[in-house]
Amino acid sequence: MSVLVRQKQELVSALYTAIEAAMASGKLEVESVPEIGLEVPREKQHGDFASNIALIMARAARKAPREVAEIIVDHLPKGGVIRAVEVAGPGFINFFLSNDWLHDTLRAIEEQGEAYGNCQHGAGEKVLLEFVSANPVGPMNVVNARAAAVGDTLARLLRAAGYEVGTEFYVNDAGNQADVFARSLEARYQQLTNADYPFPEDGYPGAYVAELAQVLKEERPDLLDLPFDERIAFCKRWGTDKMVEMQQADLRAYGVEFDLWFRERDLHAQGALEAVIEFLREKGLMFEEDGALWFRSTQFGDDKDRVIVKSDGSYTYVTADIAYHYDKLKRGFTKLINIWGPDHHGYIGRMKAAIQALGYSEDTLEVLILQYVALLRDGQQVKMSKRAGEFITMQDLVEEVGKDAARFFFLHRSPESHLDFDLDLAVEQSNENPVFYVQYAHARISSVLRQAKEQGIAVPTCSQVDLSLLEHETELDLLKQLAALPEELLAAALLREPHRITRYALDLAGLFHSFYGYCHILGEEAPLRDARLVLVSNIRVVLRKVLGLLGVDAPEQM
RNA sequence: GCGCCUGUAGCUCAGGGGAUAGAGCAUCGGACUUCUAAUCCGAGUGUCGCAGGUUCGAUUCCUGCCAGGCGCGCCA
Repeated sequence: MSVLVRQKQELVSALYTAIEAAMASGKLEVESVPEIGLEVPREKQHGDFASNIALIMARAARKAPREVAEIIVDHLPKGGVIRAVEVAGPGFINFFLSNDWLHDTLRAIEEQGEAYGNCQHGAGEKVLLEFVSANPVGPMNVVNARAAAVGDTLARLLRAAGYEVGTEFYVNDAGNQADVFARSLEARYQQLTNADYPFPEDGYPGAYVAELAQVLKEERPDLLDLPFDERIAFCKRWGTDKMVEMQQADLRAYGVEFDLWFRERDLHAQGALEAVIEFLREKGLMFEEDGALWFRSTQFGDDKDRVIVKSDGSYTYVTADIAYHYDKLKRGFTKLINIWGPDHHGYIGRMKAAIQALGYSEDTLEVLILQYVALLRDGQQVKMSKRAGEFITMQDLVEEVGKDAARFFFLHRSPESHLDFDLDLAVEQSNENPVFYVQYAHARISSVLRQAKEQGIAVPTCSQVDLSLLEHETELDLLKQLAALPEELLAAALLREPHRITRYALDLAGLFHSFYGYCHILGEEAPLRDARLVLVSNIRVVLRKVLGLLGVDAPEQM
C-alpha cells in the first residue's frame, strides 16, 4: 500500500472515531455515517488533506455544515501526526500534518527503484490490447502514430498496475484493399517494361507502390511467367509482407514493439471464418436474405443486422474480425481493449454484438476511440490529400520531430480530444518545448550526481541521513508529488488516460526546477547536502520511471 | 435524420458536485564570478458555447438548443 493511501486511511479512521464519539455524546445524530472521502486539496493553504464529510452529513444531522465540522473536529484525537485541524470555507475539515509521513515515500522509492508506483491491482486479469492495425497497403498516418503512442503507453501502464498484457497488431492482409494493392503492384511491375500497361481505376497511386515493384522485379524477374491469378496472389502475399516489414521498422523506431502481429490470412487458412459462422448458425443467429448470409446483430443492440457472407460468396471485413476476436477470447484473455480511429466508432455496436453472440459479456470488449490529429505548420493546418500525394506519414513525422517529441505530444492530450500538433514547436530545441523541460530535469540531476561522484561524495541511503532537514517549501512539494505517483499511475491505467502521466511528469519536473532555483545541494553542509542527494536521486528514479512509461528517453546530459 | 467527439484565458489545452476555475505559450519586468539560464522569480487576463432542470452548492450531472469535426456500405 502506498504511503499516501495509508496516511489517508489513518485520517479516515480518525474521522470515523470522532463521528462515533460525537454521536455517543449526543452532539451529533444521524441514521448512518456515510463513506468518508479525503482528498489532497488543490490549494496548499487548505492543508495536506481535506474532507467534505461535514458538508455531506449536514442535512441528515439537521445542522449547518460548519457546525457539524466543528463538532467532528472537537472529537478528533489530538497529537500524533496531525499537527493542526481547521474548519474552513463552507465546512471543509482541513488537516495539516507533520512532515514525517512524507519521508516513507523516499524509503519506498529507495527500496523499489523503478518498480515504485506499481501495484497488483490487475493481478489475475489477462488484457489484450489491439492498436494501430493499419492496413498493410500503404504508409501509416499520424492517427496511427497517435494510436501507437497511446496504446503502447497504456500497455506499459496496465503492466505496472499488475495486469498481464498482450499487445497485438492485426494485419488485414486478406481483404479487398489487399487485392487492390496487389493489382496496383502488379500493374507497376508491368509498367517497368510496358509503359502503356493500364493502372487499375481504384489502384493506389502512391510512389511507394512503384518503388516496391522495382524491388519485386529484382527478386522475381520471372514473375510474368506465372498465370495472372497466381501472379496477383504472389503480389498480394509478397507486397503485404513488405509493407508489414516497413510498418514494423517504423514502429520500432518509435519505441513500439508488439507481442504479436496477427495475420488475417492465417484466420482464412485455418478455416476460422467458417468455424465462427457455424458457431453462430447453431445459435440461430444467422439468416439468409437477398442472396447473402446475415448476422442478427440487432438482437444484441446493434443498429442493423450485418452481412457475413456477401451474395458473391466472399466475406465482409466484420466476418474475419469476429473470427479474430473469437480467437483472442479462446486464448484466455478476459478483457479486450481496442484502440480505433474516429472513423470506426460506428463499428463498435456490431463488434460488441458479436462478443455477446460468442457468449461473453458486452464489456469484455472495450473500445477507445481516438480523435483526429491536425498538423500545424506556421500556425496553419497542413492540408493533406492522399490522391495528390501530399501526405505526411508517420515516418515523416518521426523523422521530422523525433520519437521523444512525437510520443510526448500525443500523450500530452486526452485521447478523445481533437489534437492540434504543432510541428514547429515539436522540433524547437527551446524552453517552449515541454518534452525538453522534463528531460532537462533528469539531465540536471544526473549532472549533480556526476559531480558528486567526481568530488568523492557518495549518494547516501535514507537510513544514513536526517530527512527532517528537507523542510524547504519546494522540498515538501516534491515529496508530496513523489507520494502521489502510485495513485496517479493506477488512475491513468484504470481510466485509460495516459496523458495523466505526461502531466505528472511535467509537474514533477516543474517542482524540481523550482527547487533547484532555491536550494543548493553540493555546496551545503554535509547533513543537508546528503539529505538533498537522497531527495534528488530518488526524484531521478521517478522521472526515469515515468519517462519510461511514456516511451521517452531520459538523457544523462543535454 | 440518427450516433460519437469537441466547445474553459489572446493561442494550445488540463481539471471537475464544493473553497478564490488552473498550466504552458504569447506579453511585460527581474535573476547567471556559485551544482546545466533548454532554468528560475514576479505581473494581467475568464459570460467554463447558450437556455432550462436536479442539488445546501453545477463550470462539472441531466434535458434541449447552437457551433465545429467525424461516422452511419453486401468498403476496410
